Amino acid sequence: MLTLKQDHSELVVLSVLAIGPSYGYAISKAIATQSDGYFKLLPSAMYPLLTKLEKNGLVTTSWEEVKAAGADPDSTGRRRKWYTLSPKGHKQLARRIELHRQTQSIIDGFVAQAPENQLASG
Amino acid sequence: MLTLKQDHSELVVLSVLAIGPSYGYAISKAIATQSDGYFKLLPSAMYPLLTKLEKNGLVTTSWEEVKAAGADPDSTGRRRKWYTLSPKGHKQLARRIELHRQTQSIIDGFVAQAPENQLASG
DNA sequence: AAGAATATATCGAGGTTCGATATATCCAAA
DNA sequence: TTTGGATATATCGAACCTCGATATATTCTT
Repeated sequence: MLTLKQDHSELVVLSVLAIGPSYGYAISKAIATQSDGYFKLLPSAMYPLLTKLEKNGLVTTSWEEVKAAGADPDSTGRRRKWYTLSPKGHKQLARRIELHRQTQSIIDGFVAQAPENQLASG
Repeated sequence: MLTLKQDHSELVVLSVLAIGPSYGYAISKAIATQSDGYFKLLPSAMYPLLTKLEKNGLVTTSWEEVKAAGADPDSTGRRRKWYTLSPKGHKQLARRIELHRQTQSIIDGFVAQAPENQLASG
């Protein structure tokens, strides 16, 4: 179970939101599920990140009151904060994907020359 | 000019040291040169990192006194701290390369499904 | 003689992540 | 019906990381 660091967190969260709007808990579950439990994004890292995305205008948010079928009509119900990728967010994601590719390619160059690299010829 | 974050810094520095012993300034130059100026590892990030590698037993160190040809025989000369990858460091590098590959593969999975992904079919 | 390059290192400020904790609702099983 | 697990958002202090600036000193080039 690997913890995602900021750069990767942002890339992955933006990628998840690119499919469609979602909310914190669902994003966190999506990351755990789609990575077969390999990645986790803890609430203590996720919420500050989502807040930052909102502050930077990469996502817009709205609250949903999820009331159960037989719930007390006066109860507040469960609150869900939806995050929607903004046009700025879409552009940012495209930029980050490109950056990610370049970064990968160069890091792979360093790794490739290491004798520890199982895929290296020497 | 991208700044390397801790995980990547460690992977890249270990990869550089896997070729052979080196010292701080040379490592920093190697990273800048081999990445065509794309990556930088600032002294303020590099020296704490190298110290940590030493503390964790991944590298061993030794000082070299580099005296110039016509230098004052009593001068201390320029000091160079050499870093050599230890057996533990070699194992750690192999583990990190494997981890890096897995991480890449999963992140690519998330990125691949984003409509922003230029390489995606949709 | 001046300045660029070589070389190592620390400092405080600011940012990030962790584990723990807090709060509250909903659902399923005993 | 009550207990517990899952759903759901959020903050706190401690620990850690990185930045830009700064410090110090040597060596090479012009």
